Amino acid sequence: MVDFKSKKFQENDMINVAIVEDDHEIRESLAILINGTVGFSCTNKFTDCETAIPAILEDTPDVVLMDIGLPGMSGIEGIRIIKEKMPEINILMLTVHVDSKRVFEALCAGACGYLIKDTQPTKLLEAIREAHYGGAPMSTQIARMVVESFKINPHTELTNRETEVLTQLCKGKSYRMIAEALFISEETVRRHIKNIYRKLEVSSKSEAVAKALKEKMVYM
Amino acid sequence: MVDFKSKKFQENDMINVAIVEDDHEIRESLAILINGTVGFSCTNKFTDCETAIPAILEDTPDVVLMDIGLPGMSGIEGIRIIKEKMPEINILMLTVHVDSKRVFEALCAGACGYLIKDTQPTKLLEAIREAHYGGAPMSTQIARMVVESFKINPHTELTNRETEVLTQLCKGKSYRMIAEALFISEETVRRHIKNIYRKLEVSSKSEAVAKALKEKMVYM
DNA sequence: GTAAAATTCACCCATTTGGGTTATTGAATT
DNA sequence: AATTCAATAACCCAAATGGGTGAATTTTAC
Repeated sequence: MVDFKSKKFQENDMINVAIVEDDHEIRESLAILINGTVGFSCTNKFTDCETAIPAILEDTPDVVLMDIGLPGMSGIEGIRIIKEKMPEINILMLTVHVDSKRVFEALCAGACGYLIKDTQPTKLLEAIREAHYGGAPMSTQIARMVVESFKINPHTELTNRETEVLTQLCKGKSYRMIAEALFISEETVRRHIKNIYRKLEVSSKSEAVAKALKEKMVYM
Repeated sequence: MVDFKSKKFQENDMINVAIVEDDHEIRESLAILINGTVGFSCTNKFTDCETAIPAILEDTPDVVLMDIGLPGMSGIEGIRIIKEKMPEINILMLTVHVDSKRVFEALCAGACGYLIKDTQPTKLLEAIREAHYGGAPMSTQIARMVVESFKINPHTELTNRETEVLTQLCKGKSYRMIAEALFISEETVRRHIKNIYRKLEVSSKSEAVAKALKEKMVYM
């Protein structure tokens, strides 16, 4: 929602955009598009994070368009540094390939959205506006990847009771506490945990918890 | 005679939508909107999950619009059951209030998107189409919540070294393995872990791992 | 109705872990 | 120069955990 009373809106009805992109053609095209549209202004453009970061911290643009594959420091590392100093800035990743690992790294680092570079100009401008006003613009396929990442995949090999015990483990419970919670003896808990370890191929509670949470085998 | 069950018919001409919604007015409005739009067909509508689930498993619509606050079984439980039997079906949550807990529960259960009920008709139809073709339609604020949920919040109280040790713990490592990985003695690892426990207010490895991963204190 | 699988419980033993205490060194801060 | 903090290391002891083995009972599957 647009907050017409916001400081930024009152001061200047421009969305100030910085670009970090090493490809000359893409960088200039983006700048022309942004500067050529009413309500948008490209305050600065950079070819690498090393020069971009100090300038961005100085200029405080509203939105940063950041490439991932940059010479020197990666765009993801750049996000980390910028967001640590300026948590409120909105950084949009812009990339050619959809690499699942990188998408999630970027989001963990603090990117507020993720776009594919062939996004249409209108859509791109809309995404920048959305990022500025508190949204999280994503390409369709990225959105699905992100949503899919929440889905629980129960480890089919585990029995119901084993899944219950694993859920308790993931709450940090001890053998004794699990026994009390499930109304069974501590020895039975031990037995279940032994079977869980064999099936998950782990050999300690923390390893089991790490695997269960990372692979979304239980509800948190 | 037109074979309404033919694959070609379903894929090319119509998106078949089922509605599960207890509010009479909303349900009928949705049905009218969908049936009144070329390319969309509301195959069935229900007031609760109990009657909806067997029918949906039988009819196999392309997209299900599901309310959360239903009498009897909740929409979230409904998603779980439907997705367990038919993982490929696309279920869109439709709700009035944005309750962060419910949003993530729905996504974990397997919803492919999440819309606010006051979404404009055009946007709603667009969302249904997007859901059908592999997207993950979300209202702006939901998208931001989802993206925010990935962001790492380092526990500022922890020192750098403690964070490194915690990261190792979250990989399921033992004291000895951590000592080897960080080139320090096992005793020093013990010391760091004691301090981590005090700061995180936990008292075991699995509890620390659970807390660290749930609160996104380390990179996975 | 029988076989297989799931769930339950028990004992032994070595290792790991958790809590307490003490202490040195180097870096950062005042 | 004094002080605080981070990082390092060690020792003691009790409790928790992990691995091995065996077995009864209930549920589920064929």
